[in-house]
Amino acid sequence: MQRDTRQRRAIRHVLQHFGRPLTPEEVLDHGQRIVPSLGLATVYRNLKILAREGWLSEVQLPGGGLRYELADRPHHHHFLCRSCDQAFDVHRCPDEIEELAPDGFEVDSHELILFGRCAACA
Amino acid sequence: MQRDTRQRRAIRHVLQHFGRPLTPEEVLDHGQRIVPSLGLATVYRNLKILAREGWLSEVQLPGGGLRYELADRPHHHHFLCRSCDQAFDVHRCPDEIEELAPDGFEVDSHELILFGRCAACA
DNA sequence: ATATGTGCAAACTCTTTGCATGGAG
DNA sequence: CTCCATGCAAAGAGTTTGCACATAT
Repeated sequence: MQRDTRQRRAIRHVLQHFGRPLTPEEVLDHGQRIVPSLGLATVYRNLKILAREGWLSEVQLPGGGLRYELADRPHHHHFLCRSCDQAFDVHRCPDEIEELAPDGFEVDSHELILFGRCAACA
Repeated sequence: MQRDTRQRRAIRHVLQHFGRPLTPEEVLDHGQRIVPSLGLATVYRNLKILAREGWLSEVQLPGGGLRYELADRPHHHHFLCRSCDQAFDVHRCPDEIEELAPDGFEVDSHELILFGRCAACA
């Protein structure tokens, strides 16, 4: 059974507050403003738990580890800023995308990532 | 100045032989069939050098480190098999893709990844 | 002969795990 | 009062670097 701790509340709050995929490091930084003693291992454990429960989804963008975002969002893709390394949502998607695979390949999902400079860095 | 060593020749051979993005580990495994003493650090160093020279390009697929493929290929994307973790080329690309970013975002490139089971694993 | 390349091992970074303590129920 | 959760520190995985020796030119 899931307990409602200050740490877990802070982690959930951070992910709800930012509407974009966050790295564990980002969650830690912002979570520590709410619960200063928050530890990195706790962040990793809770992100995994919340993802397993279906409350978060794992986003695998290039260049390292997983990022996490709220799972209740409609289908979308991501923009990754080369300057600040923040990820943003892109809410449009070309629909014929999964038809592109070679014959004999079964596609079950897809990811589309745009690279460049975000509005703040441009 | 670049020297032509057995190790570097083996690494180049492996990348030319397989027509798909390879992980350093894959390059090591196949390279050791040519030069058994080949070490992992040498593979990493040479992949970086060959990429810096423009002979290879770095492919950042989800789920860990960089993969490498020959740089002289035309624009394409990738299929990542969930079963064997091998990456394959997808030679078609929806063209309006970079128009999808929100206003104020400058897109300089994009990556499109299809996930599923490859022809051999399906 | 000279300087780049190699192989090993140690260092680093990111993530996970073990264990004693803390706190929700 | 019980157990799950936390924080720390140690352990793992993947990648990079320092150094002495090997080797291409």
